[in-house]
Amino acid sequence: MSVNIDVTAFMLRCSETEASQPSLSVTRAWVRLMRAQQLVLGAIEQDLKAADLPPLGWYDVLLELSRVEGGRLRPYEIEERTLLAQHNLSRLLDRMDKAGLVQREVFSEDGRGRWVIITEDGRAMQARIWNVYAAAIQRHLGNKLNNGQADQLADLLAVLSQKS
Amino acid sequence: MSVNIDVTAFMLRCSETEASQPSLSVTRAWVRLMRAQQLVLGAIEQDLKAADLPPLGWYDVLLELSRVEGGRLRPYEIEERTLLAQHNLSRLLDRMDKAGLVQREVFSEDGRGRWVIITEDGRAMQARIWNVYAAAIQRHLGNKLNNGQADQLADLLAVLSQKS
DNA sequence: TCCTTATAGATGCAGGTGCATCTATAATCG
DNA sequence: CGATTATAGATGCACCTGCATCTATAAGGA
Repeated sequence: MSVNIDVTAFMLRCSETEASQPSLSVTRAWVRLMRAQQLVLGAIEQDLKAADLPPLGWYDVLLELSRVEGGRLRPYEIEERTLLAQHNLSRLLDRMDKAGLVQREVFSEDGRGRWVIITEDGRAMQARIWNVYAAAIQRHLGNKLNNGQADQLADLLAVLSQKS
Repeated sequence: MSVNIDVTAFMLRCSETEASQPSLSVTRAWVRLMRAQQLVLGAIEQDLKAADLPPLGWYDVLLELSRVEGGRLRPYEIEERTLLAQHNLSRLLDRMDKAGLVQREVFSEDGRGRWVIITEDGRAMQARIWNVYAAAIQRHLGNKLNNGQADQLADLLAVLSQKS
């Protein structure tokens, strides 16, 4: 998944057909997006692991649950908010349930549905993770970008995330 | 791994301690980095899969091998160039070997070492993948960013990849 | 030389992920 | 109402990844 940085010019020379060629600038942006995300995510996950905390996916779920009224959501609602795949979330919830961070309850208005409810332990874990996570974000991004650069980066990335 | 976009302000209110807090701008940049990378990578991998091509990790290895003199590298050289983990690369090479895209040979100058050599099939595959990959990069990034924006984005991401 | 330490690469195991499919319930439409 | 279709969520399987460890070879130091 990594992709080398100085590789883009070479990549562009490889193609047989000339159709749909991305520019050198675009290709370089793509390669660097992959590389930066991999490096920063890896560094942040290392910080979490060093503090004996679960991986980031757990945090996403805990955060979504902790910020809604009642601390409960349907699985498909978590899915929409986090972009986790359905089957994937289902098993993540198994693990979080087993760890005592959430519990599942039947959803009486629709026999197919479930509630996922954050526990007190889950709320405590969300806070513990955030303390480490926040410091990691500051270390691996905040120390390298000023606020103006961060805003600029966020704006450019937002363009990429738009449906086309 | 996803992380919600509109979540950053809430995240910032969660912390108990005030130490090492990232700014809202930095936190938002981080969340959008994760989201954009996930969406674009997912879209590109879908395009490859739709064309019955192997995942991007294979391409990285084929590209590194195809661009060096003699089409051969030591595993640890591929490792450095691609950021693939050692154990991970070892098994990726198993699969690529089995698929006939590379072959391994003993490295006579150091009994511990191996050569990894790209085959003709491997070179052909590299070219086939690039045709699809290039079109996917153009579709998912090039159609959304002009060259100036792409350069700006690449520069900001390069800052993040620097060792601190 | 022998002993210790470092390096290249492979592998067993546990856990994570995608894909397809399954079950159960609900909604729709004749 | 009954038959079809859609939706919520779970699960079996294959593959992939991280981690620790293992083997083999090389290098360095007493």
